[in-house]
Amino acid sequence: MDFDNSKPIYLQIVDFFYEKILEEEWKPNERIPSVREVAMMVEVNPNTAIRAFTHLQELEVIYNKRGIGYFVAEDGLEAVLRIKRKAFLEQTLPDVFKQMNLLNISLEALEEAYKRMNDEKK
Amino acid sequence: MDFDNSKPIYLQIVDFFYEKILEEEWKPNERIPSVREVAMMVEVNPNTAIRAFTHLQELEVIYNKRGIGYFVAEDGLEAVLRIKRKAFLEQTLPDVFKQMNLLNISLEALEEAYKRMNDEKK
Amino acid sequence: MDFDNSKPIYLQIVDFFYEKILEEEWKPNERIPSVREVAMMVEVNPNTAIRAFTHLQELEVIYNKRGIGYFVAEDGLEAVLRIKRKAFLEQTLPDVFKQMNLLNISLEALEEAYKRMNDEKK
Amino acid sequence: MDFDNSKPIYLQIVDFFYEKILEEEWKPNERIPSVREVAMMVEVNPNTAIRAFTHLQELEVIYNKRGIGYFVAEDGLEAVLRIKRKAFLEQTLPDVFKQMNLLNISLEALEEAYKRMNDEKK
DNA sequence: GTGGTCTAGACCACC
DNA sequence: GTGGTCTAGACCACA
Repeated sequence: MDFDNSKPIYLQIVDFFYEKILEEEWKPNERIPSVREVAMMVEVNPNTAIRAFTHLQELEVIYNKRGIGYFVAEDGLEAVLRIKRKAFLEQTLPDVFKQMNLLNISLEALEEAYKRMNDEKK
Repeated sequence: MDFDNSKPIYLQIVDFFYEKILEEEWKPNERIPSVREVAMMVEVNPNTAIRAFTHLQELEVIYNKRGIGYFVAEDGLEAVLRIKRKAFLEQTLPDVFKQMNLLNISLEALEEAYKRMNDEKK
Repeated sequence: MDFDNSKPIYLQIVDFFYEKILEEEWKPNERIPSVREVAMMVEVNPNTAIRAFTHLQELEVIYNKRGIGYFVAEDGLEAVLRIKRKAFLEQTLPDVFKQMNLLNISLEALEEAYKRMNDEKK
Repeated sequence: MDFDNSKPIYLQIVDFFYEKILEEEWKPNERIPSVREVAMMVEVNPNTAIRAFTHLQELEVIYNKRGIGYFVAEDGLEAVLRIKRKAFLEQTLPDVFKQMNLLNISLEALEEAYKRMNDEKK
């Protein structure tokens, strides 16, 4: 995993977890890799990995069974959707629109970019 | 001015400058407020204001006349447009589109939000 | 049995045993359920159940007959009363009183809560 | 400061902060000692102190001004009262009452202990 | 000066 | 085996 300098590593691990859950690769009540496994997987110190786990536990996205490991919460998928949607609608979008106005970028140009990106993916 | 905890204050001041220039409130070769004035205006430590000025000078958006003050660069408006457009197209947009896919938000929903926001503004 | 995350599971099993003995459901010199039975009953790893048994044996609340099982000690009820009373008077109560002072909760409020709880039970 | 082995040190620091706020030694919007000062004061590693600060910030009891320090939240006192009262009423009290019933300790005995403690204090 | 992040490594409780 | 806590020390961004 390659990290971006713009954000703490532990938050990038959190994002990585979010993706796994949103893509339903990790399902509710399923055990997720252990702290040590994640630390090795993404090549960071276990302490850094723990921060990501703890953070997600506070947000009730995952929970812990003592001595066994971490699990996706029963309503973990919903929790993630709620958190990300909120952030997207209240922070990302207003900022994007504000910039579009300032930079004189039209809605049409944006649509075009969207379609082009989707085409490239194929 | 109220600051957002997610971003360094000096960068938020930089954004404030960008807006002034993009809205052509501050025109090329015009003098802009002094470091002290800005510091008082937005209620920050002068050191923090200086960082914003220095940052913009490095990007050649503003320049300095010793003993007189800071001025918007001859091609300051173009510089800002270039910088912001690049950031928007290469970083903001791809991220937005990725999130739309993950969160199952359609292009139509986005257009709607855009129009709603523009209506509210009026 | 549902466990509280704030306390080790084996100690919660110990508390469960204390209740059985205090309520005289398990009487002195009577055989108590086996490690395996307890483990199944409360759905934990047998190792965890063993810890509870060992802990109680060290406190001389229960004793073991090899090949037969565990039994409540002759003076098991007294032992439990002694242990719990001591803990209650020396640790629980002082802490409760300290909190009452800090939180401005009067003795009367506490009495009321006590009576309300007893009423609810009926 | 002397720590108790029954609880993580960082949570004992949290409790220490709670007391300061409840006793109104630290008032809303007032700056509290820096991470390093606290670390020295209670003789722990700064990292351990940071945990306490971070924990309290998540609970919105304190907030942070970048580069300046931590401050008691505007409604920090209320937040603490809410948190502690809730814990006391929902966890401590039921447990205390349950033990009183099991140990055959009467309400009168408790009142007596309360008065005795208050007398000793004088 | 402030706090924030990260690493390395140790020790422990628990399952 | 699991996670949780703590220390020591480094480096960095920010005000």
